[in-house]
Formats: sequence, C-alpha cells, structure tokens
Amino acid sequence: MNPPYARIADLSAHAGQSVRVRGWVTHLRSSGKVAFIVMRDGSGTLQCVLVKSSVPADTWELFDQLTQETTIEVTGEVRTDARAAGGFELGITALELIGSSPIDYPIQPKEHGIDFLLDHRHLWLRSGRQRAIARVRHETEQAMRDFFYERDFTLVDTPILTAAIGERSGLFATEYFDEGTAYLAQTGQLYGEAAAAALGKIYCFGPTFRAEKSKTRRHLSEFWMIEPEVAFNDSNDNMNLQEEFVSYVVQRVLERKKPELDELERDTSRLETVVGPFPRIDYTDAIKILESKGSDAKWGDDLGAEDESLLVEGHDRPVFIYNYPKEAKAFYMKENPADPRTVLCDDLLAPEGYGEIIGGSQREDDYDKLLKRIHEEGLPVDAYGWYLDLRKYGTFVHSGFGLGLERTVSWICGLPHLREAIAFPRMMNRLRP
RNA sequence: UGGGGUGUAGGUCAAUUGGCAGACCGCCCGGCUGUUACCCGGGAAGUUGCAGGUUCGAAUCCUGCCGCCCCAGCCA
Repeated sequence: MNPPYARIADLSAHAGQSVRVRGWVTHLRSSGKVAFIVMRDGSGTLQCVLVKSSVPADTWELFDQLTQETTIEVTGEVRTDARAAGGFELGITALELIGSSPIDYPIQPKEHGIDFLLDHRHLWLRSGRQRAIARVRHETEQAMRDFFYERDFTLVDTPILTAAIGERSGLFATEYFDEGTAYLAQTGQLYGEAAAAALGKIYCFGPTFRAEKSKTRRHLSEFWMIEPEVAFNDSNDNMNLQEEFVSYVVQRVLERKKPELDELERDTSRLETVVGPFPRIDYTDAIKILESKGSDAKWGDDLGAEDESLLVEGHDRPVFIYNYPKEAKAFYMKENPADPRTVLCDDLLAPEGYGEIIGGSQREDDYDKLLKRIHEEGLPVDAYGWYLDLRKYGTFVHSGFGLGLERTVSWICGLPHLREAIAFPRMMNRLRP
C-alpha cells in the first residue's frame, strides 16, 4: 500500500513515517553520490535527500532529468534534521516525474529587473516573496470582511458596468447593446448610498477602474476598493469607524501573518503602533503646519504627495486630514455648516510615505444643495435622477469611505510599489499576462 | 502630459571614454557521499533597442524613433 499524501506544512505530524509529497522543484544540488532536491507544494518548502547507494539505479538517474519547476512526486520518510531548513527533511525512497520543465525557466533565484519580472508575472508568483505578499493580502481581505460581518454590516455587490456616473476622472468605456456607452465603475459608493437607506450599514468590495495615465508607485488602472456606507453616521462617526477598521485589520495581520511579514523583512514594530486614536488635523491647520515646514501649499489647494509626507512626518500611526475646500473634492460631499467653503470629509494618510489609503466623507443630504453642486460641476443631471431620489424620498445623514486595498497591503508589507500587491497588476502599459 | 535616467548573452551588469564584446548567474560536459543561492575544471551562448549619419574604425559621438524605470499631476 502506498504511503499517504501529505502537505509540506503538515509534515511535523508525520515525523518518522513514510509519506508522499507532490510539488515543484525549486533548487537542485548534487554531490556525486548524494543529491538534494528542494521542493515547494504551496504550503511550504521541503528538502528531499536522494542517496545513490540506497535507491534503485533508475531512481538515482531520474535526478539528472530534474530541472527547476519540474513537477514531482516524492515518497520517503519524514525525519528531523537540523541541517535541513525548517528542521524536517524527506529521505527519498521513490521519485516520480509528473511534469517536466524545460531548462529555460526564466526566473532564477537571482535578481531580475522589474520589467522582466512583470512580463513573467504568471511564473513570478511562485517565488517566496510573492507568495508571502499574496498571503498577507488574503489575510487583509479576510480581516476586512470579518470586521464588517462582526458589526452586522450587509455586503452589497454594486455594478461594474455603469452609465456615466461617479467621479470625473478617466473612465474606461465599452459598447453596451442599444444603451450606448457603458463605463467601468470607478466607485460603488453611489449605489452603496442607495443600499444604506435599505439596510442601514452596508459595504461593497470589488474591483474599480481608473483610466488615468498615472505612472507612479501609488496607482493602478484596476484596483480593489472596500467601501462602507452607514446611515445616520456623521463625518466624525465616519472617522471613528475608519480608525477602528484600520487598527483591526493591521493588528489582525500582525497576529496571523508574522512569518510572511518576516519573510518580507517588514519592520513590524512600525505596525504595532497602529491603534486608535489617530491624529486628526483640520485642513486649515494642515496648511499652517505646511507653511511652517516651508511648503508653498496655499489654502484652497489639494495636498500633493510631498505635502502628505510632511504632515505624516513624526507620526507613528495614520493621520486624518479633514474638511478640505469644496473645490478640491467631489460634488457629493456635504457642505460644512461651520464653514461653507469646506466640505465634511477626510483623507487618511498612512505612515512611512504610503500616502492616502482612505478617502471618506459625509454625503450631501440636502436635495437642493446637491442639485446645485451637480450643476456647478457641469454634470448631466439626467444621469443623477435616481441618486437625487435618495434625498427626495426620506433623506438621511450618512457617511462612508473607500479604502484602497493595494495601497493598504503595500503599506502593511512595506512594498516599494503597488504592482506587487495584486496578482496581475493592470497599468497603462501592462495588460498581460 | 512634464522633468530626470536607462537600453550590451536567457538573466544581472562591465567594457580604461572612438581601437579585437567581457564577467558572474543560469545552461551543456566532466568530478565530488550532507548540500544550504553547494563547490572545482572545461564548453556553448551576441544584429550592443530600431533607423540613419560622422569616422580608417562606433556599444561609445550626432539626429530621429521606440521600450522601460524614477519623480510630479490625477486619486484609493
């Protein structure tokens, strides 16, 4: 009878037993009469030892056919050995080749340029660093869903194909039957507002699309955004929710994905401090701070990347900047009753130069003021008829925000660029693989 | 779109500034019974991004084009 199959991660439970393991070759070393096969099965990495004198000749000769990424099945005894990375190794008794891999596998355990790696993203994902990032991303998403589930939010999936609505920045267009042009969603927020009137506390979580010709480490054409919307929350409640949410997610990843963060050489002490309350700086005060630090930012300007860094400087946790000038922000944000030049909104800036991870606001709930803003922005009123209905039929104070998943994952992982935070990044010059 | 940089072997990079196109990794052949990005010896591997120009001679200088990277803007 054949030994049972085992995942590498579970081998400690099989010490002293014979098992079969299936996976891919990552490294090969041979000393003539003893050979080492390091393999990966997705759950972990395992060193297998092949000794010429203790296996049949054809098994020994099979070693010569192995190359990086050959798919194999090995049978052997699991034993503890301090010389093996991880403390366990497999003494091979049988070796089977499942899928060969030509000698030209492009990705070596050496350095490569970013363009080459992105061209081979489908294979690059197999590397240890990329697996660690994928697992941190997964934990981040799961923590986000758990956070809202535990607080009785309802998940509402909003459409990706939409008519012209949302923000004004670049839209991806496509033909849509007899209805004319459809646009890929830039936000689910407006639909989320409709759902909040039905369900109270909701969130949506999906891909979102921006056709801007951005070429920075902070932008993707397609990224994932999670957007809660809460009936009867004002702007202050909204910031409280963001603070609680971000703290929860970061601490959850720290708790459950420490080995992955270590593999990424992340300084986790920079994440341990991410607990509320976060500093809250009024936009007008932020301008004064920037002036004192030598920036030429003026009241009325939106804040640039350099300004954001100056404001976060010296803080060991994210920082809110709230109540921006109306002109710098979207039409749907509620006018600030205390200063009508501004709107009730906030940006949450991550530390260490990662910039804006959240944009949030209280929504304009006054029908006439919203209609006026739509006109001022030159937006097609017809397209916003249903959105205005939310103010017409039982208006309500409500707030929400959008958190960029890849920016958050980049920050948690300490990545130099957003493109590693998603399996297959979409940028203006990259549509494949 | 603007500013800066870069393009040489499959990969990462060098080439004494205009004088025979090289190293390491990987690959192939040989050796090695405990390797850890194994090691040792040998070998194959190039339209120097593309097009044109200057020159006895161009990877190197000039013109144009293209790709990519970084920064800025847009934003999450």
